[in-house]
Amino acid sequence: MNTKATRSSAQPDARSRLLDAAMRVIREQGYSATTVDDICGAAGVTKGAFFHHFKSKEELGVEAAAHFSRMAEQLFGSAPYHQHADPLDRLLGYIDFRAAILTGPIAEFTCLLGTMVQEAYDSHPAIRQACETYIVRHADRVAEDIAAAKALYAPDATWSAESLGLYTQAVLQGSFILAKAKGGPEVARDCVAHLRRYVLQLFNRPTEE
Amino acid sequence: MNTKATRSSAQPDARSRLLDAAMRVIREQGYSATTVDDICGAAGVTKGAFFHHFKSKEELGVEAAAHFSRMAEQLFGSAPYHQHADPLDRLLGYIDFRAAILTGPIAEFTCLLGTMVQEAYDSHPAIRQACETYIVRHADRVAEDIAAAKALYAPDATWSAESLGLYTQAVLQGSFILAKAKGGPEVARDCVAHLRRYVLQLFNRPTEE
DNA sequence: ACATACATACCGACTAGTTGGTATGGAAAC
DNA sequence: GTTTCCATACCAACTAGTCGGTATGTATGT
Repeated sequence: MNTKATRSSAQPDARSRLLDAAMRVIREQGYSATTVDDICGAAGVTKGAFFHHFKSKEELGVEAAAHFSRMAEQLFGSAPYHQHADPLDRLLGYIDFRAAILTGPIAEFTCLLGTMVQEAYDSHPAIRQACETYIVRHADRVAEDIAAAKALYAPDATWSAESLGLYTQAVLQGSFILAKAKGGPEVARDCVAHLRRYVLQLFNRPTEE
Repeated sequence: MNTKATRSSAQPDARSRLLDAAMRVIREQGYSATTVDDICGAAGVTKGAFFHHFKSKEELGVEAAAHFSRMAEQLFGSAPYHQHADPLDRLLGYIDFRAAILTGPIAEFTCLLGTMVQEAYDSHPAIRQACETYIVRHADRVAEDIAAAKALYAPDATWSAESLGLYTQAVLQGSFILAKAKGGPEVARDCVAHLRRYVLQLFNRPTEE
């Protein structure tokens, strides 16, 4: 539809433009409500290009999930909280980082995987599968620091690191839904603050400051 | 499409059949992916009946949110946990009840409001509004017990009852997403167990049993 | 007689996917 | 070194079917 600065200067190739556009548009509109033409329009390419790179809309959904996951891995992989020597500090740093990025338009901080799996879990098995893989992968990364912190500060606790890692993701996903319902990120920040307090309590660390 | 036991014996009127059907089908497929014909088929009525009762698909979405909310109010209003004299027992009873109903097909325990608002928050303001209203209403109901328990057991805590009420809903909504991603309710039950532990800690009650 | 509660038949707009083609570039043939 | 060949990347136009919504009818109760 809209061709923006078409082809002018050094744009990445159509495939990555389509994946970027899909990420943006699907987070705004949802998977089903997003048409292939919407994505093509946002990417500034034609439908022919779309079906040259993806054999179906569903395949694009799967690839967009992978694309989103790569983006997230870069974002969190290069975040400053990894520098902490103490694993509990890293975990708290992760949570604070998640809170800190809850700003701007809703579609820019919400999770493509949560958005897609909610709509597609029953009708598009391949998308459900991809979303599960990447959500669990991220939760497991968080769970590594949790496991190390647990060994140090709460070795006898009955909960597992894996389950707490998944819980952090549940809180975040739920926070996004409340933010969407309320039209802003404030409620999500409040929820992450509760999550932080829970983690502090689990590791027997008195509430700080 | 499919007319099942059409009109045969003492069925409720078309309007409630449509609302029931909408609730079921939208929770399975999402709002956008659900067509008016899908709902008519599931309700066993024709499109004429649909547009006799609802002026648009969006209006049906709004009414389905209200319908779901009424159903939930009845379910939780008649649940046994209200019998506890102690407000903290009522709160823990609510959480246990939420865990107990996490069984069977995913679409039967997930929340229509969370499902719809995720897709419609940006494109259908009326639906977003309705979902916000009913989610907040339910959270406020939970927050009543929280406020009473707080006055008794944690009067100086820095968190507000309202914010903890919303947090319970965030955890639930997030649990539903993880359940959808993993294809079963187990992970959601684990998340609710974390929520329960958090509440116990907030009210300085030693972990029971 | 009139309103309510449906049903049937249909329309225009849209949607995923297809078709047939062009532009470009690199490797191999001569 | 230039022509031939072929693959990749992309485009514009089209199709077959689907979608939300409408127009028009009829049966029933009051």
